[in-house]
Order: sequence, then structure tokens, then C-alpha cells
Amino acid sequence: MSGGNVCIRGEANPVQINDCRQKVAKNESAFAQLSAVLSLAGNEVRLKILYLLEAEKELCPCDLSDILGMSIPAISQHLRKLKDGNIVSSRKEGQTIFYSIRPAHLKLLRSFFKIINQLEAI
Amino acid sequence: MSGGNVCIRGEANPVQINDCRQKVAKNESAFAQLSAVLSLAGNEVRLKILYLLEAEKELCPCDLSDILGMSIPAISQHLRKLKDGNIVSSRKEGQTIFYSIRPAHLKLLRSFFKIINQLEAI
DNA sequence: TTTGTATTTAAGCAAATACTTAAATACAAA
DNA sequence: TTTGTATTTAAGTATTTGCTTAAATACAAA
Repeated sequence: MSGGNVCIRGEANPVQINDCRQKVAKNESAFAQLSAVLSLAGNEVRLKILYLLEAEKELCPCDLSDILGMSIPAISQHLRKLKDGNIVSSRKEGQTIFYSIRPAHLKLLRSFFKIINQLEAI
Repeated sequence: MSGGNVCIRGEANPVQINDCRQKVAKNESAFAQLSAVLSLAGNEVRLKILYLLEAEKELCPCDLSDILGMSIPAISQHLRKLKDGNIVSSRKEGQTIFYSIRPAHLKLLRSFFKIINQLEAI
């Protein structure tokens, strides 16, 4: 399916359409990368986890389970997705595993947390 | 399920846990609102649609279908989700319906587009 | 009115999500 | 070694998602 639904209407601008196609093509990889991060942060539980990790520097699955009132496996599976997406990293101390946000993602995530704190104020 | 998984380990700090619980409770509505927007933008097709709407001010489903090489109903259903989420609005001109980004969301979305344009540069 | 265009809606379906419970790891402590 | 703690993994399941095709709207033009 491609180019089969072109509108007949006069206003449709072939130059504009082509320009748009190129914009999309040029940023294909950027769209994939960013949408992956946004969809991870777009889950309410994971957004809370990230917010808490930023506030507390690091937390373990057990603490998160306790704070959010969710089962340990549920939390662990969310953390796995965040780790697979390279948004968080982990370190081991004894039998406890501490998760924290990867510095590379802090800037984007902080813009989200700022919005959360602003919404709270309303 | 609540408070049933408290870790036994010594480092677990009851004060910190309680502090976190309050932070989450205080922002409950903000988490719901923001995660809704992020999950809408977290779909690759919708992220492209939003990017194009910002660049072109407004576009119709037919144009978007043509640009993105997707069926009209598929595009229409994405636009409906964005409209239900109050991220875009529409105006009618003849038989064409033009969609555009609601000003209230432009600031957040522009921070995404900025990242896309930066990723492109790499 | 009849015909055609732009769009939405509905129904169906395969794949992805987000949980559950139970079992498996890894390792510290007794 | 045995026991217990923190965590992950696996399997099962209900729900959601994102497309498809076909039908329904809405309305402009002939």
C-alpha cells in the first residue's frame, strides 16, 4: 500500500506531500528510537517507577513493590522492560539489586517529571 | 495487595518508603494524565503524524495516508485516538477535515520533535 | 436526483500488554 | 549443608492495540 489513496481535491499539494515524505524518511530511525522510549514511559506504573528512581537515586524491586502496592513479579517485569530499553541500569549489593536511571535519559525524563510537578500544583 | 512484600533487609528505610508513597499519592492524577499523552505519542505512526502536523500546521487524513503509506481507515483511527486524548483538534473545509495540534500540547510535543531533529543530526 | 469524494465507523483478527501464580536462580546466613 | 531472602523467569490469561475489509455518513458536484 503506497500512493494509492491520493486525494483528488485541488488543494492537495504534491510538493508539500513529497516534502513530508522526505522529512519522515530522513528521521525514520529517530522516530523509532523516541517512540520506544515514550511508549515505555507511557505506562502509568513505569512512569511512577521512573519518577521514584529519579527522586531516590536508586531503589530495589522489593521497595518499589511495597511503595506501589504491586506484586514483585509485576514490578520485576516492568523493570526488565526499562532495562531492555536501556532506560535504567542495575547494580547488585548482597542479594539486593538496585535500579537507577541511565544518565543519558535523565534530561528527557526530567522534562516529564517537571510536568508532573506542575500538574500537581494545579 | 498492599504492604505484603516488605523486604526484611536492614537497609529498607520505612521513612523513605512512606515518603515515596506520599509522592505517588499526591501526583496520582498527574501520572494518569501524562502517561496517557506519552502512550499516545509512544506509537511510531502517531508520533510521525504529530511531527507532520507541527511542521505543516494542519493536514487531512487523506494526505497523511499518502505521506505515510498507510490506509485511510488506519490513519483515521489514529487521529481519533489523538482527538479523544485532546491532543489534536479538527476543522472542516468542504469535504476535507484538517487536523492540527492543540496549542496546550505544543510545548511538550516540541520537546519531542527537538529530540527527533537532534537524533537525525547524529 | 444521482454520482462521486472524503471520512468515519464497524466487525474481525493477530499480536502485544500487563497482570497472575508457580517454579527456578542466586546467594547469604544459620 | 540446610534454610531463607531477593529476584527473575515461565506459563497462562484477560484485555488492549493496530491493522484489515466492508459498510455507513456527509456532503459537493453533475
